[in-house]
Amino acid sequence: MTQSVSAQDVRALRRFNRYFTRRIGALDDHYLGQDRPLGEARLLFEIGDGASLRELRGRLRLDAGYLSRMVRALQAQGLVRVSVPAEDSRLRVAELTPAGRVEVEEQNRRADALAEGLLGSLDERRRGELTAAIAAAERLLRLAAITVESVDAAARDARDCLAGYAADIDARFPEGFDPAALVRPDEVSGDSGAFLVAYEEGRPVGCGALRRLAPDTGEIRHVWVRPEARRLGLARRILDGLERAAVARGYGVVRLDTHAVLTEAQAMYRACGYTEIPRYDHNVYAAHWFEKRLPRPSGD
Amino acid sequence: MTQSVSAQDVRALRRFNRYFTRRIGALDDHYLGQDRPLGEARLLFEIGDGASLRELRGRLRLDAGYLSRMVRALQAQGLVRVSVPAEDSRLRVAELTPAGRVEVEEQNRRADALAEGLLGSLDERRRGELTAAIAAAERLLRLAAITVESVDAAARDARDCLAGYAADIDARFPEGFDPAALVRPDEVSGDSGAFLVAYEEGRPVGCGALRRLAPDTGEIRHVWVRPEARRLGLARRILDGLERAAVARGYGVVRLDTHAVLTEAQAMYRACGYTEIPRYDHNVYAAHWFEKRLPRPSGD
DNA sequence: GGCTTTCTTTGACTAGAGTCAAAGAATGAC
DNA sequence: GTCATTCTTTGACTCTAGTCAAAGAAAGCC
Repeated sequence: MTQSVSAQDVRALRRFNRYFTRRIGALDDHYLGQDRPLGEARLLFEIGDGASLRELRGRLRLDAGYLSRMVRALQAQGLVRVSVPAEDSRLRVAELTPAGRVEVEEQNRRADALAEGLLGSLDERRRGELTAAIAAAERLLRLAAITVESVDAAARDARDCLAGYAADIDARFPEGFDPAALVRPDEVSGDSGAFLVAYEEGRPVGCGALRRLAPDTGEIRHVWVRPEARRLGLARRILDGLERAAVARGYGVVRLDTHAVLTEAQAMYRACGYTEIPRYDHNVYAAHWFEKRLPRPSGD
Repeated sequence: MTQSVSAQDVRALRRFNRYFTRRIGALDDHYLGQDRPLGEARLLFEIGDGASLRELRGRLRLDAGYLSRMVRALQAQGLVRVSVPAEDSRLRVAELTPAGRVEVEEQNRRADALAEGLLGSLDERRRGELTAAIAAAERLLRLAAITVESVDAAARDARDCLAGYAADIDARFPEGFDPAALVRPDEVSGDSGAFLVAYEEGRPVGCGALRRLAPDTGEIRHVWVRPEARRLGLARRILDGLERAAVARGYGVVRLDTHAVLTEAQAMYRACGYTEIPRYDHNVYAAHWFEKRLPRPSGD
């Protein structure tokens, strides 16, 4: 998977990493905390409009016990309110109290002032350049940090993704979408199929499936990316992973279909080397059919 | 000084800051430390090819006592050697021992592997985009973090800068440079002059002077940037600051001269609105003379 | 309905990070 | 030569951050 990376690129990233973490980031932390431990300040910020301890634990990568205690401390300070959600009473949901909200506002104000001070010393042109560079870097770093893994289609993350996919296209297709049209887990596993899930920070943010259509032909289905991870180029990476899986399973060609309304998807398939072909299935949702010839498996 | 900054730019920078510090930076720290406290790991890395405790204290913003103890701990582990420099026996200079060097090498290897892993999941084109975006962001952030301050020309930082300037051009001018040709502190202070020093992370990295030439005319001299802070656009900022100082002191026009070999400087002056004029002084080092009309002081 | 898994809480720790003040040794300034 | 300043060291702390294990309460799975 890892392609050979030039030492120059590595050096550039490390330099930036060092510079940013030590200088800018450290500054930010220092101001953010002010009269409160940094851990608590971050936690307050991350709670935002309410979050379960489970989510917070994942997002901040904290020990469960440690988090539990910090939440209790914030509760004691009157900044946070904890409740038990109706749907699962093992969970605890933390929310900001009005006082907590004030505190977070103040944090935000300080961090804004810091960023403003930094940006203010640049002229407008350079500021625009910086914003553009930062947006590009963030997009690419997020994409780079996302891993695409092969998982069992019956596993929870896979099911969550398929459910998200179904809900998403149900809303976008004028005729709606019947979840019965989804692949069955047994079709997309083993020697003839695959199910890939993309993870960002441990959370599933996209998926894609490969199943057998004919001895030499695989079919790609359900390539989907959660809204919060779109416009990063992730769909291409998933597609790429599925093609590699197809090659590894001995397919010489992959096919796929798309709905008429999914015009961006069609453009992407074309850009990725797919050519439109006649209808090959009876999928009632499909309006366009594509095919791509795959390279033979290489030795390495 | 601070120009009005759009909320959008502020938001973009803060988002990036958060993303980078929490995700990428935190990862790096985690790997860097491994079986050693993070503080010590950073310190080892920062010592590099030798540094005085004074420098280290500044660069890492550590308490003097804390640093002293950490150095002693590294010394006890055989990773660092401390010596007293001949020129100032209050100072202590820390250097890596061979064992320390091995340790830092190992740190580097790990951090490289981390960066490589991240970059490796991008294709070559995107990797190039990321490297370019990162380089631009670093350059602009460094520039933004540099402050240009008016200081007494007799103060230590100012003298250090002038000495650096003199040494630099002495090496670049074919005929050398006589430090007697530098401005006198009293010329560049008070109501008719100014001396600016640019600071990056507390270290002076550039300077520029303004003195009186005639009742309505100021002269800009010794605009200089240390080698490590070049190509950021800092000279322009210093020049800009000097022009503002000139306006504030009531000058309607500023002049300056440059040596024949300083072609980049000439290009910059032209780009900043200076026009070439006939010789106006007897500076033996000068080959080109420039002038710029200044706006009248505005009310704000 | 029993068994496994998930989520949180509590107890009991450890070590790293950082602060503050006092004091001693050299320098620099006048 | 005196006096203020700079730089480092030492002592004496505090507190944050983080780990590990055990256990109880719910929920999910056949």
